[in-house]
Amino acid sequence: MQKRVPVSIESAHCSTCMMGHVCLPVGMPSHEVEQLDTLVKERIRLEKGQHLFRHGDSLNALFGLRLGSIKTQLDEANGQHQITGFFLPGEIVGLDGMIEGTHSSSAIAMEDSEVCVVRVEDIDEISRYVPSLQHQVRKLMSKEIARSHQVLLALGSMRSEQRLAAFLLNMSQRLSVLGYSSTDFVMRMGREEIGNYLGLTIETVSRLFSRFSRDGLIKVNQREVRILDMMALNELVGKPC
Amino acid sequence: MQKRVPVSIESAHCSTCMMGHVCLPVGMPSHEVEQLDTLVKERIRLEKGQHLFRHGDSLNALFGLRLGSIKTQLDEANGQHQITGFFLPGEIVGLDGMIEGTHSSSAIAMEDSEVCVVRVEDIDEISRYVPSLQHQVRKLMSKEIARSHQVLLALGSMRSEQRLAAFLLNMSQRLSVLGYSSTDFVMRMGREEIGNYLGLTIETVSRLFSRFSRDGLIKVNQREVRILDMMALNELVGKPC
DNA sequence: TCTCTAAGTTGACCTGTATCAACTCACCTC
DNA sequence: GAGGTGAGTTGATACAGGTCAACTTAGAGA
Repeated sequence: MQKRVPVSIESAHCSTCMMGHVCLPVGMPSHEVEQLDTLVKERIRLEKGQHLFRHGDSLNALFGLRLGSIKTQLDEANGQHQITGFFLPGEIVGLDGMIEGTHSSSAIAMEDSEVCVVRVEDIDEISRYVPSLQHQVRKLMSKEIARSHQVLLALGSMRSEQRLAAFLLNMSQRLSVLGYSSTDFVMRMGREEIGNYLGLTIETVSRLFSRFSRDGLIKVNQREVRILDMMALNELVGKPC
Repeated sequence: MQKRVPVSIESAHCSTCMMGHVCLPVGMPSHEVEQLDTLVKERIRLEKGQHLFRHGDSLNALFGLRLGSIKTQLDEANGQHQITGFFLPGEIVGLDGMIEGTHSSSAIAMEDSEVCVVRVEDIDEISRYVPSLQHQVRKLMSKEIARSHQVLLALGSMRSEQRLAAFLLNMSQRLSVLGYSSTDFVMRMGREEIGNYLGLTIETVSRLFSRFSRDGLIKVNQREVRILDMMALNELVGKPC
C-alpha cells in the first residue's frame, strides 16, 4: 500500500526543500517560492514496483518527485504496455491527468520513492495571490509536451543506435542538472524497460550496449554506465541517416 | 506573408463562432463562453505551405484553428524533420510554446487556413474573472500530452499496418466530431507526410493503402478515403502482435 | 491537346531489427 | 556452498520494412 504522509513542520516547504531549485518552483523568485509553503500538504511514499496512480484513476493532482525514480506507461488491453517516460527527482509526474479527471497513463516506482502531492485545487487557490504559479504549471506542461515530441522524433526517425545514444545523453544531461556526474551513473531501469521505451527489443538494447562498450563509447557493468566518449555519442545522434 | 487580421465586430467572438463547441471553449457553460469575447483580438490567415510559427519563435500565444489544417514538426539540424501532429479545425496549435518563450516546433499550413490568436497575457487577464479558463487551458495541454503519448504508443509498439489503421481511425473519429462523415473523407496530407508522422517510408505507406484496399478494408482514390470495414481496422489495432 | 512535373504505385532486392534459443552471470535462499 | 531465479548476453536465422529504381497517374500550364 501507498503510505500517505501528512506533511508536518520541517522539510515540508518548497522554499526549504533541497529540490526547490529544480522541482515545481524552478526559476521562480525566492519570495514567491516562500508563498508556496502551503501547496504541499501531503507526501506519498512508494516501495519499488508500487503504483502512484493507474490508468483511469481520477486524482486531480500533480506529483513532484522528491526521491527515487518513477516510470509512466500506457497500458493496453492485451496486457502490453508502452513506457512513455522515466522521471527523476525534481521532475513532475501526472501532467497528463490534469483536470481531465482521469489519468491516461499509469505511474510506477522503479525504486523506493517519495512524491509531494500538489492538489489542483490548491494550485488554483494559491495562484490567486501568486499569479505566476499558473505560468509555472503551464511551463511545466509545455515542457512535457516538448519532451514527448523529442521521444517521437527518436522513435519516428532514428535508428536503434541513435535512439540509445540519445537516451544515454538525455539521462546524462538530466542527472548532471541534479548535481550528479554526467559521465558516471547507475540506470534505475532494466534493459527491457529501456527497450520498451525506445521501441526496441531487449536483445537489441543488450547488443547495442555491448557494441558501444566494444567501440569505446561507454563502459558498462550491469546498470552502471560510464560515458567515455560523449562527443561520439553526440555525433551519432546529430548525424543524418 | 502571413496576413494578420484585426478582429472586428461579427464572427469574432467565441460565443458566436461556429467552432465554439469544439475549440478552446469546449465544455464550458455558455455564460462563461460569453465572457471570452475579448480573448481573440486578431486572426491570422495562412496560405498553403506558410509557417504559423517556426522553431525558436517566441510567440506566447495559442492558436485556435478556425479553418483549414496545420501540421507541426520538429526540425533537425540536418534538414530532416519529424511531424508531431496534424491539426483540424477547432483544435489548438502551439501548446508546446507556452510561456517557455520559444516554440520547440514549427507549424505549417497544409492548405489555406485561418487561426484565432489567443495571447497568453489575455488568458491571464480574462481568467481573473473567468477562473475556469485556466482549467480549460490545462485541460487542453493535458489532452495534448495524452495525444502525443498515443503516438508514442503507435511508434513504439505497433507494426506498420497497425500504425496506419490507428491513424485512419483517429482521423475518422476527429472528423466525425467536426460533423463530417466518419467513413468518407479527404486527407489533407500526402503519403510522405503520413509516412513521416508514422515513422514509415512513403513506399510502405503506399503499399499499405493498396493492401487495405485490396483486402476490402478501405477504398482509396488519391487522398480520398472511404472506410469500408471499421471493425476490421479496430481489430487490427487492438490485437496483440 | 500535348507536354511537364510532382505525387503515388509497384517490383526486386537488401538490411536492420525481431525472434528463437542457448548460455552466463549476479544475487538470493537455505 | 549448492541450487534456484531473474536479468542480461550472444549467436543463428527470419522477416518487416527500407532502399533503389522503374513506371503510372493526376493536374497545371502552354
